[in-house]
Parts: sequence; structure tokens; C-alpha cells
Amino acid sequence: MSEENRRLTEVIARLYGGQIPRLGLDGSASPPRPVSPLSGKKRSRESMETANSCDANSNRHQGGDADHAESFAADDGTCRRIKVSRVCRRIDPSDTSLVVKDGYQWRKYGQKVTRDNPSPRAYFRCAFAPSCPVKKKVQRSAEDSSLLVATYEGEHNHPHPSPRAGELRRRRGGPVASFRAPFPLNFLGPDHSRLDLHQERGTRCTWFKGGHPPPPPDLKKVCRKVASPDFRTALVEQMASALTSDPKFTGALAAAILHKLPEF
DNA sequence: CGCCTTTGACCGGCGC
DNA sequence: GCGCCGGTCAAAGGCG
Repeated sequence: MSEENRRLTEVIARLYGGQIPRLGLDGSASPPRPVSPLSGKKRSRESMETANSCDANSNRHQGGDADHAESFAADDGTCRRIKVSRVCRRIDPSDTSLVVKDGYQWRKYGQKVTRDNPSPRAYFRCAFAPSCPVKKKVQRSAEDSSLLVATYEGEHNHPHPSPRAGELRRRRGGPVASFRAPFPLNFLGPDHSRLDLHQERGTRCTWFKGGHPPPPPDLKKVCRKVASPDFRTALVEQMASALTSDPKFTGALAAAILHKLPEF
């Protein structure tokens, strides 16, 4: 039996060896492909080991904020394959939330303490589309508690929601919502006209000129103005200024930089 | 009120 | 056959 297992393992390794594509950090390099859902509740441990084969790679790059590796796991001995990818992120060791922000919406359906790691492993399903087969496991690295390892199984069968859309989506009551930015969302353009994005919920952003009540906005004009290099430069400068003048932001930035510095 | 998280129970594969 | 273990379910409580 074990001999047969060994031979099967070799066959699988030959079949899938060299077919592991590399993606960018956001995993967006390949278009979404339909993926067959896991048949039954479990996958074989052999498949899991295949999926985890990139561990060494991931841990080798702990200096970075995130690492990404990817593999395919065979399912039920058929030719169907499940895309498995891993993402490592460095987080605050005191942060126990087990949340890896990737732009998608996830619904937690379980948490378990595993044998090989004292920190709990959280199980998430994609909540953006009910039929989406993608699952995510998040667990702190056993060696480095400041390293969060997210394992993605399967591929999304829906377009990637914009990062903001993911955050904006309300917990209930429909897909549209407002969000509170950490800095004022009204900008002075190079000609001292003002774009005010800090509106009440349900209203569109409007364009102020000279601080007077706005005329009905001409959306095309607004878009042209926002797209102009002058306005974008002014926008970046004001955003940078707003961020750097916020003591909370500079404090967090300093802490993040200190965290990255090697210890001597 | 409805959605989300938590958490103990349960299920099924695997090794002995 | 039994126990271990990872993964999933689902009831209960929390929260906005």
C-alpha cells in the first residue's frame, strides 16, 4: 500500500510539476477561471501537502510585507485542479484579528487550533458571491508570530471588487454605503476651485468654485479637471500634507519603519 | 431585526 | 476498530 502511495505521489508530481505559474502579489495576473468546487467536505492530506510545498519559499522572504506563492492541488485523482496560493503578511504581533485584507469580502465560518501551531487557524469563505468556491485559511506563522499566513483555495468566479468597494459594502441593507476617510476629502485644484468629496451619505461629490454653493455639477468637466496633471499634482501634495500632519499617521509610520529595521 | 462572529459539536479521512 | 486530527456545521450571542 505504501509503495503504491509512493508511486502515485511520483506520478502526481510528474503530472503537475513545472505547471506552477507565478503571479504578482495581488494574484491578478491571470484571469478568473471557473474552478470545480471541492467534492465532499475534505481533501486528501496529500493535496494539502502539495499546496503547502511553497512554505519554505514563503518563509525565506520574511523581510517583505507580503509573499505570494501558488500551487495546484489535484482533487480526487482526476484531472481537475484547485488553485492554491499562499500570501504572507507582516502584522503587529499584538493584533489577534487574523484578518488579511485583499479586497475581497470574506465570511468567517470556523476557527480551530491545530496541532502544529499554537495560534488558532481561521477559516473564511468568499462572501462577495454566494456561489464563489474560494476558501481562505489564515493563521499566524508558528516561527514568527508577527507573520500572518493566508492560504487561498480555488479561484473566484466573479470579478475582483475594487478595494474600496469591499470596504464600503455595508454589513447589511444593500451594497451601497459611505466610508469615513482618515483625512478631509475636499481638495483645492490648481485654479483654487474646490472638489468636495466629503458629502453626506447618498449624495454625489460636487465641485465648488470660490466657496459658493455649487451649481449643478457637470460630470464631464469634473472628470476632465480631475484627470489633468496639474490637479493631480495638487491633489497628491494635499493628501501627503494631510497625512503627514496627522500625528496618528506619523506615529504609525514610525512604528512600522522601526518594526522593519533589523535588530543589532 | 438581520447579519456576522464565536465556539462546541460533529463528520470523515487517516494512521496505528 | 479506535483515536487523532483537520475541516465544517449550526446554534447562540453580539453588534450596528
